[in-house]
Amino acid sequence: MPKIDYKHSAQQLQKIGLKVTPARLTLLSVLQTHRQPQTISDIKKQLKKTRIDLVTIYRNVELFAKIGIVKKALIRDNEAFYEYNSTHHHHLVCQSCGRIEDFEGCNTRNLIEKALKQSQYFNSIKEHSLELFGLCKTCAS
Amino acid sequence: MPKIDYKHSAQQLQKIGLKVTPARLTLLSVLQTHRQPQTISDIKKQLKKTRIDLVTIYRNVELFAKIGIVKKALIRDNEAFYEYNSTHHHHLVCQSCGRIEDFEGCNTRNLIEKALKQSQYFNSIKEHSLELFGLCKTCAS
DNA sequence: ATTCTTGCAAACGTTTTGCAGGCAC
DNA sequence: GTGCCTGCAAAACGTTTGCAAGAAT
Repeated sequence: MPKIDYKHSAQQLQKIGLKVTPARLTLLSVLQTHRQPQTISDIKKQLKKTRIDLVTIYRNVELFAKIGIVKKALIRDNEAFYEYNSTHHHHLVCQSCGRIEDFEGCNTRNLIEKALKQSQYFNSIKEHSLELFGLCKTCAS
Repeated sequence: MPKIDYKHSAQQLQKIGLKVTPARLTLLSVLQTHRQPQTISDIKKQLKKTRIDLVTIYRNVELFAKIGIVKKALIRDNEAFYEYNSTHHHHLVCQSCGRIEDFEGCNTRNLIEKALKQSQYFNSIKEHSLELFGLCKTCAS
């Protein structure tokens, strides 16, 4: 569990020109604590005790994503996953229970260069999504 | 434009034990013609002239995906993309206009091995999704 | 004749929008 | 005080389900 640094979050918001509100600080703390990709309803569950509305979560998390504080992960085709944007990494995802594990140190540079060399319509790539799907050990046995 | 071989599609369906219906043959022809990942509503547009219901498209395309005739692609977090399952490849996706280009010959074997070596919870991977996002030349200029 | 498939209507879950009141600055 | 944020209500959107009629085998 990483420590929550509200002061840092507040500064981060101020720097961007966003108002520092309780909802935003709470949201950032949730995203920082659970460093795994979470759906909006995952986040909502953790905010049961608060008065923070679902719509406020949607608006702010999407805002954070636009700014880059948060990253979207393409894990399912019917629900958005958001995670705090720390070091670049990808995920292993269990197709049965949904468990997500990070993996780092993946080098996609060569791959992307190769793709661009082949490409007719693109000459640069800004982001990429790489997700590995399988069964986790528990579900496999 | 690949030629549509209805006879082959019919045989494909029969082999699996699915009934050969006009809706299914038409759907397969749409998927085979446009070999790019398409949303359900993309497909629906191409079937405007027919009496094929949206629900029939959902049910059959999902069925095809389960069987493996069709593959899902994780291109957006709010809509499913389906494409005819031919050779293994990935996509370059324009973040502005949505244009999709295929790229082949990507070797992810090492990458996946590396991920599994690191992993605590997984010892095999069945599928993976790799999508590259950027601006196509038209949108970039 | 039997079973599977379809279309229609309705429900469902996620996400977006409009608006008035409230809070940060 | 001004402008941005929030909560509430309602709508929009993609997708799924139930059911009766129809088509494929």
